[in-house]
Amino acid sequence: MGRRSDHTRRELKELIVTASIKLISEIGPSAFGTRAIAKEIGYSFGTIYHIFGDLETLRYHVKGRILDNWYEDLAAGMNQVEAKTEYLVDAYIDLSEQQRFLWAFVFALPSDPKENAPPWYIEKVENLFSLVMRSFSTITQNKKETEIAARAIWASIHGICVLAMAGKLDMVSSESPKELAHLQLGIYMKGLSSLDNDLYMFNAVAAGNI
Amino acid sequence: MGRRSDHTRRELKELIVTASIKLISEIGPSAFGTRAIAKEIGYSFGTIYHIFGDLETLRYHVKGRILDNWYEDLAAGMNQVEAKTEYLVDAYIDLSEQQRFLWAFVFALPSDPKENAPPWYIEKVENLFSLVMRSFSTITQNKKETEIAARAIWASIHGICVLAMAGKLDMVSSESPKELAHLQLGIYMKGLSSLDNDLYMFNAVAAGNI
DNA sequence: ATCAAATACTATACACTGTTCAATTAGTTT
DNA sequence: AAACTAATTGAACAGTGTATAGTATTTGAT
Repeated sequence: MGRRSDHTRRELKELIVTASIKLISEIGPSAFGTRAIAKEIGYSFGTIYHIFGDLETLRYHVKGRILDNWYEDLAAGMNQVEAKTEYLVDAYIDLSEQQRFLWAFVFALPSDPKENAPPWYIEKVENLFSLVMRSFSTITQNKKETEIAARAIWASIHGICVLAMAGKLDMVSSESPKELAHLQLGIYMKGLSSLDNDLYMFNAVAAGNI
Repeated sequence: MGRRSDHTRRELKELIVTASIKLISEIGPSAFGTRAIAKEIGYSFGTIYHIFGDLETLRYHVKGRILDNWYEDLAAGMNQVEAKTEYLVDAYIDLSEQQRFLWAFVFALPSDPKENAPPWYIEKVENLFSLVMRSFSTITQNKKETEIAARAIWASIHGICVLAMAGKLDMVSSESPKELAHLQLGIYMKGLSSLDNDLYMFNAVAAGNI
């Protein structure tokens, strides 16, 4: 079959990304493959290569779209609430549980840890991360402190999600990931507020003299 | 060729696991495949199936062996030092950097997040985790507190490693993963020590009333 | 010692994957 | 209308994990 032109390039891009997300969220990350996606949109797999070049490129576009969706949801929800950091922590953990497959897809370590993500994708990650920073800006004093605190707390929440997903966080009693995250956040906040506000103390801690 | 019997079953198991670790650490997680391993040990890939059944089973055995090695190293190093928690944090991050490929292999999310690990493997993870708990037992007061604090701090350090490996933790300035982890630990400790030692406060925090 | 049975090991084959590319066909331009 | 450009396909290829039939060797029983 030759050119069909029932879809523009842009529409086709959209079709492919949307179909990918559908397949992943319904079946799992393993459903992300050229044949399956092509079948879903009614084209041959050759079309995917014509538009995205290879599967790895498409993978980043799909991950980028998922991050965009999350950003919108989180940003919108954050504005309707007082305790922003607590909301973000809750919402992030909810994402990892309710959109289990998509979450696993986005945060799967690359099979070859050498390769690095394209800049425009890293930017999307930073955007999502900036939400955490914004929620912190009311708490901590200077910008550097905010930045570091936000990264630290994000890493710790993310770590809870990763371990929970890998089934390596089974609590002895009733502690769910969310409870653990709240506890973590609480302790961290307490520690943060008891720190002096100047950088002197901060640098001392960062240097390992704790 | 029929039976060779130049190796016992046990020796063959050892050969296969050792060869797998060698391939992964030298080439990368993607080198973990039936053909490559078989070639490395001078047998056909059928032999791997004869002994381990399928690749997924072998994968868990390899991951288990890696965890065993780490446990030995960390446990030995921990006994020769005063600040045990700080040592563990440092050593854990060192592992994720110096044994990059093995670390990525062990903590790669399963492509199908439904499947769960065999009990004997989960036990090995718990063993490693128990080191963190032991290092905490001198700091916190009661057992429940120790358990929860240990899981929280482990998750946060693990999160830093994951994000660092995925290249999603690029600091603005000079903060390396290790510096960030130290900072995180310091703040957390401060928060922990300023908490009352009874469970009342703890439960209040865990319930979200922070 | 001989034959039978059980085991170890290999090799072929199959279904699947991502990728390449020549061929075909439809739309666009001249 | 003819020439050209671009989109779409699907056969072909190299790779994967896995099943299994077949062969060679050791083991066990008589």
